[in-house]
Amino acid sequence: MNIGDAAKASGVSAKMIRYYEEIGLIPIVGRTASGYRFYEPKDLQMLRFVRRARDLGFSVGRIAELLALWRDRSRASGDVKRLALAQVAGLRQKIAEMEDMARILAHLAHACHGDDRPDCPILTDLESSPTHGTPAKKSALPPFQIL
Amino acid sequence: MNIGDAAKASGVSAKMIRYYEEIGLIPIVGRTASGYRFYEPKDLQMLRFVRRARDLGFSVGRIAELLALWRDRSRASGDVKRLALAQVAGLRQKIAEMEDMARILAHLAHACHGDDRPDCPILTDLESSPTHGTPAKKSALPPFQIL
DNA sequence: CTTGACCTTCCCGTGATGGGAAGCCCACAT
DNA sequence: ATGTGGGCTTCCCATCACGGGAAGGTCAAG
Repeated sequence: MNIGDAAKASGVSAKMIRYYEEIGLIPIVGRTASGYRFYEPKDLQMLRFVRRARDLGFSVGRIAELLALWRDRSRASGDVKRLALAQVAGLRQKIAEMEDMARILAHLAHACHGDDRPDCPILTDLESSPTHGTPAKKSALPPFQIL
Repeated sequence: MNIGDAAKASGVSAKMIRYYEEIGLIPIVGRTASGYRFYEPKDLQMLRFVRRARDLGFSVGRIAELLALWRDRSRASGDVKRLALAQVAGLRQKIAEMEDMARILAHLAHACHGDDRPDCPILTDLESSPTHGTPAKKSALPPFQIL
């Protein structure tokens, strides 16, 4: 199976598969005589694992940890659970920050008549408000995957 | 007022102020004889505007639009409101995606006993699930500011 | 044998910063 | 006057997870 087919079958683009191989997230696969990468069914399963983990918002670094646990048949499920819960916590933190933004903005927009007149509480807020409640500082947690 | 003081007073780092000037988000300020940037109170107000807009998650491009409206005394408040509501919609979309991720992960983690045994439904899911419901594709909306 | 679809590597760009180096400049203390 | 320590300047590099595209080799079908 060539990289294109592996990409289609796994949902990971060929570009990404090469990138993951380059950064060491996935092992180096075999090559044909002409230099084409060749994928086995087990490689496909791993690619799907990676794809799925990315869909759940894990960073590449975290996926590396997950893959290590996956391969380790003597892993402790507690380690996996810890990673998952940390990811949930990170997601919830980002969600909370964005909800704050959305709430404030929706409130301001609600107060704006939104017609041809120039008066606008949104601009007034941006202009004067030094910072509403929280300084919207970069979240304490390390930056992690968004999409 | 030098750039360092402007940074402290506005909450925008000196690095960022230079960057914003370079990309044209903010106008080029005056310089002293020795080449130091010099900030007036009105520049400070604009920097605070930018800072506040970023705190609400607006991308630099959107902030440029907001600034243009801010400076235009004959603006229509409807234009401002549209930008704000679009931002709210973008935020809510991202929030929904992340809530999906968090929900799925929390569910999987809940089903994992999290002890020293290797069995783990989280890994089982990542391994087998081709893609739960939505393919978690990159959101239709253009990528925009997260933090 | 040609054509078109694949594959390869390599380099550049994204967005919004932070880090750091090399080199001026300024104010204040000695 | 001279040092010293901080602040300013520009410039380049790194981040993170990719996508685009160029230049060139390969493969399979017609």
